[in-house]
Amino acid sequence: MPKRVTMSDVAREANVSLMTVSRVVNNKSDVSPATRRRVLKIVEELGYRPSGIARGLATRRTGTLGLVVPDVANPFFADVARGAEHVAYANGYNVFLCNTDENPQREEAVLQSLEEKRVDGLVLCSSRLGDDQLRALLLWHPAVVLVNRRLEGEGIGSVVVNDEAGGQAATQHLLQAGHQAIGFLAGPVVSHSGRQRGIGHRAALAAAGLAYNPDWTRHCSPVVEGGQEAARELLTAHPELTALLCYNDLVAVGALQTCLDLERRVPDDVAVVGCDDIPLAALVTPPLTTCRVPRYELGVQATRLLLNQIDGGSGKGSEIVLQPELILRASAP
Amino acid sequence: MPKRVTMSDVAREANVSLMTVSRVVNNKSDVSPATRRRVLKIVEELGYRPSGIARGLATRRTGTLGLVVPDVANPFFADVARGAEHVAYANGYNVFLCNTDENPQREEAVLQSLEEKRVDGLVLCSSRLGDDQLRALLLWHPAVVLVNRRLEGEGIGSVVVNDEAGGQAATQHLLQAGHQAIGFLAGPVVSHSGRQRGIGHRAALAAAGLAYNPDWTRHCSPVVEGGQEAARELLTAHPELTALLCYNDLVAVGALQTCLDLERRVPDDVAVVGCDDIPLAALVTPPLTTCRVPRYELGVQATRLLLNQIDGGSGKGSEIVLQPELILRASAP
DNA sequence: AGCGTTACCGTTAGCGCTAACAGCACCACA
DNA sequence: TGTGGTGCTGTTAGCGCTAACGGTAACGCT
Repeated sequence: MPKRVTMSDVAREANVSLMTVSRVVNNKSDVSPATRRRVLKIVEELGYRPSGIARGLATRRTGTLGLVVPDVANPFFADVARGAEHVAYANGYNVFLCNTDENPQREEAVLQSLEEKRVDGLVLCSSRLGDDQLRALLLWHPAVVLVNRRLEGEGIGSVVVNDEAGGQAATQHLLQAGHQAIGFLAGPVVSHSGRQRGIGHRAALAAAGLAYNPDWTRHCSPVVEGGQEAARELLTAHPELTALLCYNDLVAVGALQTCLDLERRVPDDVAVVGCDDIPLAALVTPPLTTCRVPRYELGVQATRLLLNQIDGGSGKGSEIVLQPELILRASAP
Repeated sequence: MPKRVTMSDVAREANVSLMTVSRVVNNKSDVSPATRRRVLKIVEELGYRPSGIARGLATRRTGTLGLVVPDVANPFFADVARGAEHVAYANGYNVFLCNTDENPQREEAVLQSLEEKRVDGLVLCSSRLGDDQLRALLLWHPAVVLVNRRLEGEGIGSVVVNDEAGGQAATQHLLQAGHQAIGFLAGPVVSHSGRQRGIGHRAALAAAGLAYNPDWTRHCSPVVEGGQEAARELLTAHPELTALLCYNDLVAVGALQTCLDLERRVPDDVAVVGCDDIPLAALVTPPLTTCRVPRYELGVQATRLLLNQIDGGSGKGSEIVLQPELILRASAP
């Protein structure tokens, strides 16, 4: 491989100073059109590419954002990522997309390594870390936006979905359909949105004058297998259940599979409601009734807020709340 | 936000030289245990984090890999990404995951920006670029591994799936089940794997003594909607078709939807075969017969090969071929 | 005593780029 | 004739870190 072309190579070849090349490359003023053309020609000829590393060291800005998600293979986060990337890219930023595999240790490591990379800002989705630990890890990040999570602190914004309303609406729908015994597959214990949905769920029960039965709640991993297991446990331990409210659509699909195994028809024997409305939700049989959350929009808004923070600093502690929407399909008509 | 702690802050506080701090931070030898402890203590107290930027400038290595995929929201690439990230992370590398949205311009931009970021290596999945253009863009990258694509060149490895065998096996299976009129939803025109599958498809037909009918092939976008449209066109234009071979599972799911709309039962009226065996494939109704490709493994192998290239340079032009496996389910028993 | 060896630590010179300032020519205006 | 712009270009001094080499002290060996 040939040796890298540097700025001074270009400068020498074009008979100008380093600074002039820098100005041309960065599209700044104070360069005569003729010189600019000449320099650009040499840049082209030599195949010069500026070093983001050196530039970053000099400017203290890297043009890079970090995006941390628990799992890219989860369609929910994949869409958030697409939204975030779209906005970042449109504003000249690159994105470090990092998986934490739902693992707090890994999340900590990722946050540190992102700091070493000196990202200009950070979008952190569904953090599984405790408040204090999180605050400590975020301390040195110049700008942070949390998704599906709140945290008091300097320069920390957040974009959340009103999951409480979602859980409530879904439960209400089931109640109106006559269900009295509703199981809740609650997702990871540490999930903020899971807790919120639980609150909404119980609020709806209370509003209907029904007591909340903790035995009907099972936590589970937020994937298909998690839903499958938890649904099996719940439905065999409590055959009286006629409906399942699920943490997300993946869990709901798992529940669907279990119902098939246990030969309990959906929705006739057991109604199932998911959450998120990932593409999969409409494709399974029966299609899932679910609480749609604007995933792509979540990524877009979070990144906008972040960029805003980075080069303005106005929206310091702002919080954006997006509303979910109940989508009725065959799994719980 | 407090001012950043630098190495010389630590050095001053610990009464040692910059170099000693550097040695401690990088776990190098030639430092007495006592000094090391003292420095580490100060590092902890001050909350010092080394600057990857400055380090990168000095060492010419960034500890960063680029991973370019057409679409993260496609479960296929999401799994490749997980595999790649796993290996990278285990070896102390971070990953820039970049989407191209199936858009060649965007791919070009991404490749350039990755070069400016001075990534140590690059895994490029399913590139939609022409050979010459691609070669030009990769010229300055120190190490590159292509996934689902081949290209002659210095220091360019590749990991591919034997898609020809996959297409052939799938077609054979349909032929054995008695199908004579098989439609082919071929995916994007520029897709390398799509072409290979087509070759396998035609080889199987030829082996069975059947002529290949080009009218029975439709290109389409590699997503559910693409499959839906193309299947509708194909099945209405050619009602004689009794089977559909699909570019990937998303397209196959689209085909399933269309069959539902057109009231053609699967598999009785039309058999459908997908490709990839993404999680979704087993969850739709009927579950998809499909050609499983080891997606996670693809990411793992590609990244291993890349790391190998980076710090060794042995496996320059190596090529790894992974075999697909036909999975029989209800959509084409 | 004179030599080499080992263990530890420091100094220097960059890596490739930009911020900030310092020119210098040339024109306009009073 | 001076005085103050304006338009363009160059110089200097870092950004925070490490590679490469240069020391120094202490010890052992002949």
